[in-house]
Amino acid sequence: MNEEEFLQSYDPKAFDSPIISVDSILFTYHQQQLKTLLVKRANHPFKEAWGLPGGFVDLTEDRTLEETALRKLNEKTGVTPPYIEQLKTYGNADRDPRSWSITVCYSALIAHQDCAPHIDSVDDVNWWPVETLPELAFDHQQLIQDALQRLQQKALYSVIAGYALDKEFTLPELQALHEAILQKPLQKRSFRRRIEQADLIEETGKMKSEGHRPAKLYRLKPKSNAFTFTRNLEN
Amino acid sequence: MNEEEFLQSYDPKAFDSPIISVDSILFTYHQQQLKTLLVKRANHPFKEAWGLPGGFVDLTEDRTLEETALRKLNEKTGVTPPYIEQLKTYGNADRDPRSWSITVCYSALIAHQDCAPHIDSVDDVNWWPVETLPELAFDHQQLIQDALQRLQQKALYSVIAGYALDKEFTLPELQALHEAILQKPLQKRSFRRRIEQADLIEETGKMKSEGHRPAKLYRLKPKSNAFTFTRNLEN
DNA sequence: CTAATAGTGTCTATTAGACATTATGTG
DNA sequence: CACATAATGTCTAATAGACACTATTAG
Repeated sequence: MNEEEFLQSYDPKAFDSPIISVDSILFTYHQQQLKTLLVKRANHPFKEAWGLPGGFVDLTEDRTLEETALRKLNEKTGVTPPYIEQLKTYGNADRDPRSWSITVCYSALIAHQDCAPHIDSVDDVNWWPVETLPELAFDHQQLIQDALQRLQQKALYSVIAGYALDKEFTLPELQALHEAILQKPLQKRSFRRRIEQADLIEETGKMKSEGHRPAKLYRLKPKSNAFTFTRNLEN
Repeated sequence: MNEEEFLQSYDPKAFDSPIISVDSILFTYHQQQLKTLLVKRANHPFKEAWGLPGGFVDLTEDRTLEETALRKLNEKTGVTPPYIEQLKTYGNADRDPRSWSITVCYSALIAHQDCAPHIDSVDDVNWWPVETLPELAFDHQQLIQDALQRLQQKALYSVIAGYALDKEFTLPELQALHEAILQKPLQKRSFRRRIEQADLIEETGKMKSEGHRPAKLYRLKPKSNAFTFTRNLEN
């Protein structure tokens, strides 16, 4: 049998296979809190419980796993997040009552206001502070913890968290977000010095005033999602 | 319908699903070279081509994805590597001629001599220097490049590469391995200072002599695979 | 002795931490 | 003016880079 004949006769359902889904942890920052998007499940298993936005690969619709993740996030928020990265894949015999199950998990960031129109219009999708989550379906509690831990690491050597803010943001806002992620205060001087030296943001020329001295508004430069510092913040 | 009834009636083959496999990049260090394990494919597709060791999840045999990876590595090497971590999951419509395909990819390290008895006895499994790989099946060339890049990053802030050496190794050997991974020389003083300060290795009391001044033999301490420096080596 | 490799001393350069100081807005 | 927040100055501490130097083996 040559390869062509093999492919002709190949039956994808000949062997038992795990069920496979794609889930995302979508983070945002709102009201001084780091929040994550949860969806109330409409179907079994764990019907009516809250869980992560996700679903199955659509073999005709999706060209890649990331497209599956983004399609599902778009269904729930009405928009596509500006930052997404693969987190980890979870697969074992016990995590799903239906069968041996695999979920490819993504972590994403978006500005709260970009989602507001869509999310405010439905009641099965909501932002939850990461510090006070409800009971969750499957092992989703664990996935969120892992995503948070990874985000905490990245907050020590990158500025990707900025994608959870509006396009134009101030440095005090960016620092407050990093502090919310890390759950500890940062040194203002250290935080700003390295961002400035690495040339990761640019001034918009505008200011944001909230009753006291106004702060400069910045935007992320195009490739700042790819930049990493070679030394972590530690305190 | 309640959840119990739902699970009773659930048919895992009702929907079309990607085919799913688990592949591993296994690295070792031998003859001053970083090498990776390749297997000559016995079956279609890409029959007779070299590819990564891997295969399908055995729903009854494997409890987790990592067990699948380790089972396949054991089949090819006769042993279980002391270090394995999940690298990334690759999934898209084009990577496999059979169908939409997903592979969960692991990266592992092992000492060359631990595999020698088994690998020397077969001719469809072999170590290849990462700098001179043959034509590979699927997108395996890409997976190896990604694994190498991750290993290079880790070589800058951890000592996990030590798992690619014999249990007892010298510091010059460990540094030479890091240099082979990074493809550039490192400062001896910087390299040794941080390992010593972080308390990651311990002396065995033995020495290794090769014609000149003998070097102390060390072994990795138990939790040194979990340790990361907060600052990278840069030169 | 020399050659070769292992291991240490020590100075410089860089960058984060700490925290004081100045700047700019509101009422 | 006082007060709050934004932004900067500046000193210290920690650690990597550079490279000279000493130590220990084989001939």
